[in-house]
Amino acid sequence: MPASIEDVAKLAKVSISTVSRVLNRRNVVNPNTRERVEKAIRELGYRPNVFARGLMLRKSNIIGLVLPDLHGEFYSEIIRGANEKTRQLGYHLMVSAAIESDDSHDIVSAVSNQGIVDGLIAMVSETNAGIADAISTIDVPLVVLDGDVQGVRHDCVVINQNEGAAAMMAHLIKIRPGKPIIFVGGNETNLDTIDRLHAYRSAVEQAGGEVSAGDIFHLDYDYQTAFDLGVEMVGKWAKQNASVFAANDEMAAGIIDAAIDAGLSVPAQLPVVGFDDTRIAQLTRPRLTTVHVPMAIMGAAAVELLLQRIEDPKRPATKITLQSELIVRESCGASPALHQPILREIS
Amino acid sequence: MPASIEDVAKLAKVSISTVSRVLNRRNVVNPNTRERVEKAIRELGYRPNVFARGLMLRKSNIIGLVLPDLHGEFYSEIIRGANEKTRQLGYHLMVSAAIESDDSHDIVSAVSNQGIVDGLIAMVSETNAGIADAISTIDVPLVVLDGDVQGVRHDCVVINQNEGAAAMMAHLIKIRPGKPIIFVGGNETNLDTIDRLHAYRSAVEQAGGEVSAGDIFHLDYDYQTAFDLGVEMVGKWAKQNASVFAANDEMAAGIIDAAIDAGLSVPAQLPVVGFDDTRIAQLTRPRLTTVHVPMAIMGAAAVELLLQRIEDPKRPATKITLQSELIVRESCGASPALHQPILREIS
DNA sequence: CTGAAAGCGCTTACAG
DNA sequence: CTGAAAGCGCTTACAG
Repeated sequence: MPASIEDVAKLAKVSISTVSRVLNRRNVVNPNTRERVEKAIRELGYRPNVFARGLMLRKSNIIGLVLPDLHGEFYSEIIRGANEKTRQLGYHLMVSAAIESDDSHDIVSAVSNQGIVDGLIAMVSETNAGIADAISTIDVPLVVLDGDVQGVRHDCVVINQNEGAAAMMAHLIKIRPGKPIIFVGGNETNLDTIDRLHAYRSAVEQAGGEVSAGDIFHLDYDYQTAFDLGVEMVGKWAKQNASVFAANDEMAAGIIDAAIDAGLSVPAQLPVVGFDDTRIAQLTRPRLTTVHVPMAIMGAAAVELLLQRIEDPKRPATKITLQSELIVRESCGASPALHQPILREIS
Repeated sequence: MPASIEDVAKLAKVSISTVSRVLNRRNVVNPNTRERVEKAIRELGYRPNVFARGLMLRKSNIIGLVLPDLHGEFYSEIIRGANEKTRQLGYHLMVSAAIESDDSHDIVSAVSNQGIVDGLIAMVSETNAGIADAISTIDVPLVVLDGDVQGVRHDCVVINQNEGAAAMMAHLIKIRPGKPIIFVGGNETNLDTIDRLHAYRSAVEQAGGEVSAGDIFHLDYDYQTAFDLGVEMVGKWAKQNASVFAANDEMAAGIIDAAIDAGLSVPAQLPVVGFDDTRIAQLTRPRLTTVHVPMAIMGAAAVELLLQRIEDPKRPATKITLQSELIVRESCGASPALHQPILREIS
C-alpha cells in the first residue's frame, strides 16, 4: 500500500492541507514547513493518487488519440508526432485504433466514453464512417484530423492536399503535355482520395483535357492490389504515353514493380508518382516523385491545439492547415532541376 | 456536469447502493427495481465516474506500453498487436516512447509513475539502457519485451531470433560454401544485433570458417547509412564472392541499392539478405530474403500475459518465446524450392 | 501561514 | 432484496 497524503502529514507533523499546498505550490507555505514536508515526501516515496486527484480536479492529464487503422507508416508517424508533443507538455497519450471486429462507434467510445480522457484527437478518413456519428456524441474537447464532423464544435488540423496534388499534376502535364494521366486512388469514400482526385480532375480540365472514367481506379492503398492492377494495365498505359498518379506511395511502388516486371522502363516508358513521401518513396528504384505530407507534424499540431482548447474551452474553433509539397525524384522522368520553374508557373 | 450515481438513485427512487449493485451485477437485485434503475441510467445517460471508481477499486483498466522509439514498422506493428488485444479484453492502452530530450528514466515514469496504469509493457532494446534501472523501480505488474531486466520479477515475451538467424546463415553458407559472409548490424549494444551477431559467429565457426573483424559492421538500422557503407564496400564484397547478412530489412535495402547503383547484379554478384520481414522486404527488387519476426503477435502476447498477471499477481513468472522464420525470396540467389531441404538439414 | 471540515462519486461491509 | 454509513485520497473554501 503506497503512502498517502495522511502519512506524509503525520511524518511532517502538519495537516494534510499543508501537504496539499506544498504539492500544488499554492499560497506560500512557510519555507521551514515546506522543507519538512518535502523531506517526508521523499522519505515515503509519496506520490499523489491520481484517482483521488482526478476526482477533485476532474482532470486526468490523459488525451486520447483515435485512429482508423494502424497499418503503415502514415499512422505511426502521427503517433510519433503526438507522443512527442504530449510528453513535452506533461500529458499522457491513450491510443486506440479500429480493429476488425468493431463498428466505428466502439472505437471512439473505447477511449472517450470512459470519461477518463481530458480531450480527444480523432482521425476521420472516411466520409461514410459511423465514426463521425460516434464523435458527435462525445463531450470532451475534440480535435479532428483530416476530416470534418458536422454538428459538433471542434478544432481540426488538415493537410492542404490540393496544393501538393495540383503541383504534382502540373508537373506531370508539363512533362508529357496532352498525354493521359491515370489516377489510382484508395476507396471512393476515403477523404484523402476524394481530395486528390478532385485536384486531378481540376488539373486535367484546366489543361484542356477531358477526364475519362477509364483513367480512374479505386483500390485500397495497398501495394499488392496496385501491383495486380499494374500487371494488367501497364502495357496499355505505356502505349498511350500515359503517366500514373497514385494516391499513396505504396500503390505507386506496386505499379512501378509491375511495369518493371513487364519489361517497361520507369519513367522512360511510364512515369509513376506517389503521395505521402513515406520511407518507401526513397526505397523504390527509380526513387519516387511524390507529395510530402507532414504526418508527424499533424499529430503534434493536434496535440497542441487540443491542450489549448482544454485550457481555454471557449476560445474560437481553430483550423490548422498544413502544407503539402511536391518532391521531385526520379520516377516522373523530370530531373529535379525542372522542378523549380514548374512550381513557379503554377503558383 | 454529467449525472452522478445520486441523480440516478433519486430518479429511480432507490439508494445509491442499489444503483451501484445493478451496475456491478452483484447480488441479485429485484428485477423490477433493476429495471427502474436501468431506465433512469438510460434517461440520464449516466456513466460511472472513472476516478471515483478507480479510487475504490484501485484499478484503471489502462495498461502502459513503453517503447524505445516510434520510427519504422517494427514498433508500429507492436502497437497494432497490442491495441487489438487490449481492446478485445476491455482495457485501454497508453503509449509512450522515448523522445530526444529525455533520458530513459523519463520514459518509464511518464507512463508508470503516475500510478494510473494497472500494468506496464516495456521494450528494452539496449543493453546499456538506463531504462532497465528505471523499470526496476516500478511497482505495477510488468511485462518486458525483447530484453531482460535484472532484479525485478517480471514476465517477458521474446523472439527466438537465433533460430531464424541460424537458418539464414545455413542458407547463405549452402548457397556459397566457403565464401565470406558480411554482417551488417545495428548498434553494438542493441540486443537484437547481439543475438543476430551471435548466430552469425556460431554459424561461421561451425562451418569451419573464421570470423573476421573486417566482415562485421555496426551501423544504426537505417537505410541511408547502409547505402553509404554499400557505396564504399560493395565492389570489394562482390570480388570476394561474399554475401551480406543485414540485421534489418532497411539496411539490406540500402545495400542492395548501392550494389545496383554500382552496376552489380543482386543476387548474382552479391546476395543480400535482411531481417524482420517488414513491408519493405517485398518492395525491394530483388525481393528480400529475410527472417520473419512476428511483431504484432509479440505485442498481443505481451498484453495477454500482462492481464493474466494483473488478475493473478502471484502466478509464476512466464516467458513466452515466439519463433522467427526464414523467408526465402529473391535477394539471396536461391529459389524458394531450395528452401525446404536446407531447413531440414539444419533442424 | 496553517488546520478542521466538507465534499468529489463511487464501493462495500453491515444491518435490517 | 435494500438502505444508511463509512471510507477511498485528495482539494479547497473557510476560519483563525
